[in-house]
Amino acid sequence: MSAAFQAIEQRPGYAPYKSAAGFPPRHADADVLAPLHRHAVTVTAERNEEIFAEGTPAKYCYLVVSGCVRTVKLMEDGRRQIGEFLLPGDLFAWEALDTHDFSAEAVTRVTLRRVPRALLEDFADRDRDFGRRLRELTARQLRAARERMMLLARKTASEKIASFLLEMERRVYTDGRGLLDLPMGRTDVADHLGLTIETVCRGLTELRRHGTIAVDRTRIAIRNRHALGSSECSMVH
Amino acid sequence: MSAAFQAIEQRPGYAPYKSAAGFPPRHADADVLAPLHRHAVTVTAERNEEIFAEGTPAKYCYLVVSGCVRTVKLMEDGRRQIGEFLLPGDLFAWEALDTHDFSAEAVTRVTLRRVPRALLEDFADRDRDFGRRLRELTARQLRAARERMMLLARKTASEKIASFLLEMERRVYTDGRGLLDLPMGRTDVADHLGLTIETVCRGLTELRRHGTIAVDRTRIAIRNRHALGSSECSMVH
DNA sequence: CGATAGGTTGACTTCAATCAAACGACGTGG
DNA sequence: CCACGTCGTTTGATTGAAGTCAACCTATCG
Repeated sequence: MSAAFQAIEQRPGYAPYKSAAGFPPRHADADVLAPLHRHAVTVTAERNEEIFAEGTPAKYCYLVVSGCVRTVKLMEDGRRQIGEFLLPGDLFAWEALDTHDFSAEAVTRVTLRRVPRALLEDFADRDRDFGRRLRELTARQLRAARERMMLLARKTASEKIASFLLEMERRVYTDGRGLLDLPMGRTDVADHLGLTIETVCRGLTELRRHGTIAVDRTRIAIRNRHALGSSECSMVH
Repeated sequence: MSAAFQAIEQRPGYAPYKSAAGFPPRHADADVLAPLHRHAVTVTAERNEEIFAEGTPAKYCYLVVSGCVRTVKLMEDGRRQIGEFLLPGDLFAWEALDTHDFSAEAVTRVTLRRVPRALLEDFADRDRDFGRRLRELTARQLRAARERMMLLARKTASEKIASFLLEMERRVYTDGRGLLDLPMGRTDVADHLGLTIETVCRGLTELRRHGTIAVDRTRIAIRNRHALGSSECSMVH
């Protein structure tokens, strides 16, 4: 089974969770921050290190340069919800309220560009084009949030997993032929999809048995995109 | 049981789902639109009438004047998800993308103020203060969306219902003493919380048996706010 | 090596969904 | 004014999908 994956690391372009072209990453969100680059500071965080905590004053916002970040909300009894995974090119924590309503943690070792939020506000005030891009970014975030609500509220475990794999295939750097390397562990996936780790495992196993995907630890090969996608898409145009 | 509710309609200030002071409603979102009032057109929709459909071009955005609106997303097999309920003072469909990613329907007969979205964009470009308020509105929307994801993914049926009642008590016009009149039916509540109608009923019944609330069709009296709120709040400050 | 952390599988339980029936409020027409 | 049908809600019986508990497996690393 793992034969399919053996060659991955040797390929010329292979650089997991890293921007193909170094910095800045070529991605939608990245250019939003472009005018602010001179004021950005590069920071790093180790695997599982907290970047900021829920409820603390929101001084900065961040652009992911390399690695993967998770946004986390907790309930007092320990129930955990991962709002989203942030990948190279993604901007986060730029929302204009005083405190963070979630914490951010490094899934892998990450490099970030950090910008004071106040500066973002200033730019949005002054630069018409910047403000417009920021609003568009917002709109996409809201749209994604609504899509996720549908997923969390109405999709079955298998459908959630299928949707997740397709999303990751779209967002993670891949060879373009359905071979992807997940930066996060099963527990994180579970907490992102509103499932338990066991259910995620079983879901992956079932997809593997049906020949829809191949699994080797963090690496997933999508064999039958149609089977994954059939439970996808909530639009009725 | 319904003795507690009998007097409601006779009270001087009672006007369900209507702004207390007529138009414009006094509410956070309302003043965002204030500069646009002269360009707004008043429109109405009957109970269950569609205001706009998912996937159609997004020409206008709306401010609720009276009544209640639901935002709906559908899957091909009929699974339904209500994103949010919009009440007097709430602004919706203002996101800056070309098509609607959800449909909007009147829960009750509604009155709306309709504004061309392009105008909103123009204003945001020109008026610094307006842009800022728009961004703040965004931030609150995103925050609410994240809170809802936690609810959908991690709360039990009873907790979902409790959270919902508290949210509605906060948002719907009430006498301030825990007496509220829900504009939407049980089916809508279920589709908002990712449950079935039966589970919503059972949840309400259980809360009633525990003396936490009193129920009479659409009217709910909150008897023990602490019992409702104990499963509330996801923050660990 | 042995220890550890993360992942997988199995047995069993539980919470919410499903299927089914009855109830109550409301509006219409006899 | 009352019988009747409809719609929304409530309750009960049963099923089923995902959670829980527990054991085992497999990399990785000191």
